Amino acid sequence: MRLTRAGEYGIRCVLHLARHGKGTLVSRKEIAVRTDVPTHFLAKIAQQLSRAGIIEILQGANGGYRLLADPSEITLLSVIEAIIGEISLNDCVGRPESCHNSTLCSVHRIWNKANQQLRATLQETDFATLASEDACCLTPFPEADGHNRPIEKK
Amino acid sequence: MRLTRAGEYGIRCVLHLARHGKGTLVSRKEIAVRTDVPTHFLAKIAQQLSRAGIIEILQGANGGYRLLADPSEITLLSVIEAIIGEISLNDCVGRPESCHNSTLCSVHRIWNKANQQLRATLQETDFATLASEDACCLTPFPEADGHNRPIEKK
DNA sequence: CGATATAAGACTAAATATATCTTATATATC
DNA sequence: GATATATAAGATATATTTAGTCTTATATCG
Repeated sequence: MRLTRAGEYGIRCVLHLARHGKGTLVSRKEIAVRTDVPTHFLAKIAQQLSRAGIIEILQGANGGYRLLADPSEITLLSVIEAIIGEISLNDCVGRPESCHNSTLCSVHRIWNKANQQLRATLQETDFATLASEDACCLTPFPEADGHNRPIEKK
Repeated sequence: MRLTRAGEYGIRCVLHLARHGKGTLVSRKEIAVRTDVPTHFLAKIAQQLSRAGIIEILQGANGGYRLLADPSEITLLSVIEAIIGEISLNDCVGRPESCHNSTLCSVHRIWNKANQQLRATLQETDFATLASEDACCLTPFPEADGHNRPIEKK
């Protein structure tokens, strides 16, 4: 009952892009290094984010990824569900046909409620807010030591 | 990000016991058949429920399981966490040391909030309430066909 | 004591998650 | 157009977790 690593990595990726803002191209390699995600794994995750319309992928020399929307428009929920599919805390939430009678089921109702709450909380959160604060899963904001500084926008 | 089968089975087990009320002894076999849980798997789950103080296990001939508390005192959260451990929706929630600085992390804060909400919702729900209504994961309440009837209290 | 029922843990199988590797394709630059 | 660089896409491999089964031991009733 825990977010997968792929989901976690997806958040980190978008968070890093969000710091650069909408439209700024960042290479896969830079993102991978900064967010501590294996390069090839990041590629797969990026493909999912791309299919979901969250980022755009540019191939070729000087290629990379960039956000298609303003960070304030991108919710935590959309990023997570782009990676792991729609959240369902219990099997019967996602596949009501797995029960004989889920509409009447007292347990099912609780799971539905909890699921809705969770999705609502994740939807309330946007990446502009997240990016404006520090995050433990990324290298810190630009600072004294220099080589930790994000690449400048062009 | 989904409840495991063991967790689901634990709920079914307690739900079935709750229908019989606190203290009523029900054989493992009956529970297994009624809740559609493999007998030996149920045994393992019962041990966890027992360690958590939710049920009592009686060995020997005419053995079985019984609730130690009134169903109204047993929450959905306690049963689930007896089986799968404390819920943590993201790794950093359960193991803050997995991040360099989780107290300052914006993402971490959201997961904490979501986690608390989820646990609160599950804690609000007790098994008296759940048992008073139909549940899709169990054979129905006693009814016309006869052989689906719960065993009488002794 | 014998029959019955669960305990406890070893063991197996299946599913899922995680990571990597390889070949193909796209783009910038010369 | 040729070359270098970067990502795409999917196959493959590994590890972890989940799910289920089996065996031997133990407890209780009658």
